[in-house]
Amino acid sequence: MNNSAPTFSPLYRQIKGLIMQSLESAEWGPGEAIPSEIELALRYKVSQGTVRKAIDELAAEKHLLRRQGKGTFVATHDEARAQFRFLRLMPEVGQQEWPASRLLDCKRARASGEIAQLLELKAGDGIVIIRRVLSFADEPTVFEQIYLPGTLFHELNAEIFNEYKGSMYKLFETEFGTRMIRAEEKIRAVAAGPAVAELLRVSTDTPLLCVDRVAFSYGERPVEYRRGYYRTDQHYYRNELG
Amino acid sequence: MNNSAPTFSPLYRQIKGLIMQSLESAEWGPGEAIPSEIELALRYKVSQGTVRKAIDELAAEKHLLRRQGKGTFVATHDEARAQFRFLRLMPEVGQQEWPASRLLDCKRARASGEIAQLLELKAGDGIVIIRRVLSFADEPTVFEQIYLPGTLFHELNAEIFNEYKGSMYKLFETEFGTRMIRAEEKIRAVAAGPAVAELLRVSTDTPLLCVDRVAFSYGERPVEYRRGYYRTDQHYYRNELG
DNA sequence: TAGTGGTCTAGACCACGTG
DNA sequence: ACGTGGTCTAGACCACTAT
Repeated sequence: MNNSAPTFSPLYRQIKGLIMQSLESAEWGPGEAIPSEIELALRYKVSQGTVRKAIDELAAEKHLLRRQGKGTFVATHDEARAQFRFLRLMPEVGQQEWPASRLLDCKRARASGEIAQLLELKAGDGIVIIRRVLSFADEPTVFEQIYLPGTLFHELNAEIFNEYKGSMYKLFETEFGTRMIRAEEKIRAVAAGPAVAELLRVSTDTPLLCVDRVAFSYGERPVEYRRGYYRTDQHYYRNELG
Repeated sequence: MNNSAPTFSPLYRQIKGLIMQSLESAEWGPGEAIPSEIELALRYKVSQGTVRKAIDELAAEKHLLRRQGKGTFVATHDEARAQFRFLRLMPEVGQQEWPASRLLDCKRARASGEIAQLLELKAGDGIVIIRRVLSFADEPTVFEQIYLPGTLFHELNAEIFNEYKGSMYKLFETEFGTRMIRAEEKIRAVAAGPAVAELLRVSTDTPLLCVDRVAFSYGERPVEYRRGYYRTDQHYYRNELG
């Protein structure tokens, strides 16, 4: 069953690829159960153990979620476990909580060279820019500027945004069919500057974290760039070095 | 083979625990090969598949390193892959490189309440404090203050430190029998202040990353606390959100 | 009771590294 | 040629969830 290609690809990886294809083509939607291991084994004409190993890897990569006795489900951005996967700010005291979001604006624009490169677009392509402030306990803590490819998010506007209950990535997944898989962040320390200082109610020379994020969907496609400024007087950015 | 405890523990996890014990007791030292899967299966009187699953998890947690055709080896801090596991500073331009370390001092002291709590010691217990500056291309970039429990690192001194070639965690692993498994970091933005500013050759109000790290050895024992100040004019802190 | 994922086994064979 | 880890299979049984 080796395809005799220059790089050997075991059977379970090929099965994994087939399942991934079904995920990308939304054959099973977020939150839905996929067929049982036995069904998949019959479909692909391999043993259950081979399907199992494929699913194991997909579950480890958080594409799927296994629940003993119930089935295997397509991962979602509204599971309790996924809630803080992309928000690493922790309060100095007390429990982690979800911030309140205040939308500043949501407008269409054209990609600059820099943005185009990050999102793998052409300079001048249509994009959507969102600006917002996140607050914890009425204290403005994060200012974010978010850049999205226009082709995917053309219909996004302030109303949709304000009416939606839940996290932004849940909105993207539910309403725009774009699921964020992973992200890379670059973190720097900067002085607030006048504009950000006013939004976060701090002095202009207050040190802030500047967090640049590129988020990727299926197939390593970059589908979001955002720059966030984080106050770290009452919070810190938590990280785990494995 | 179920121990009928309130929580069910599968056989392969028990085997995993036994292998972990052998790692902690240094039955096989860092870099050495552990017995083959077949040997371990005979020793523990289980099938090779069960040993395999135990080793799979230990390899995923980076305790072990599998090499097809050669064997399974105890992980080390001098593998190429481990080099930058605990150093997340990336240059804005060019390749990632290992910094030059300049030791400021290495002295014995007594733990304050705060340090004692972080290292799970009693206030007043003996500790070792290291202060150093890391430079990239002759540019001082990081100032670090490192706190270690005296019981483990009593013999550490400036000479050992200066003579040693290789990373600090490699030194700890090789000379002091303490292997760092994982770490938690808290990142904040702060102004440099006069002391740090002088060491890093920046102005006193320069925003810096302040990185607090607690590193853990086997059994979730905290064995290092360090506070680092990072310049981010030529570098950034990279992070991956999985 | 039935269906799902989870564990364990035994055996065959493949890919890789070293003699 | 041999020993290592890596893959694949088939079957039995266990644990969890729902009906």
